[in-house]
Amino acid sequence: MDKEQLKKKIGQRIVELRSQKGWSQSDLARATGKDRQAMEKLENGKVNPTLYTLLEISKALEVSLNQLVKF
Amino acid sequence: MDKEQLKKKIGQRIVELRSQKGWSQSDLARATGKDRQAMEKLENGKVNPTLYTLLEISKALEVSLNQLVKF
DNA sequence: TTTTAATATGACAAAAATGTCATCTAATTA
DNA sequence: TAATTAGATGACATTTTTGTCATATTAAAA
Repeated sequence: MDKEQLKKKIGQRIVELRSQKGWSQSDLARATGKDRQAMEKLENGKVNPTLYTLLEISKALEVSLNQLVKF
Repeated sequence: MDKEQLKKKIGQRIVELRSQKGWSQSDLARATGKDRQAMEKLENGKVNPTLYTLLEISKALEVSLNQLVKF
């Protein structure tokens, strides 16, 4: 798996978990203390997130870190 | 868990998995195509690695990504 | 003791993430 | 229709990671 594929994968996973909660990008942004655009970049595979960003997202989505990267 | 704690945790986890294989930092560096100093920074919690860096490390250590962040 | 291997540290440039702007489209709702 | 909500995009400054130097410390081996 190359970097671009990985970025897409984690983005899709975040969309999947957010959608399961019935949340909008704004809802997730609020829950993480970040802004909508930051969420959009993550979800659309525009960035290669750091571990800490992933931890923050996992907390907001109420899943464990290793569940978030389970793909 | 704050960012500093997380950096320490992932570093300890990498040391743990590398040690289980009986590898030196140089061995891991070679397996990842990076250099010794980069491994040292990771292991000693000096950096907040990106997801792609974690994937490369997990490959070198022959564990899955979600096993690497299982802590 | 001397040499070598392993680990650690500080400095640096280049690349990339983060966070925040404005703005745009599309879909939904009043 | 008009207003609102959701999502997407490009630009930008700031911060940080990444990758690579040189070098220092410690431990092990010859």
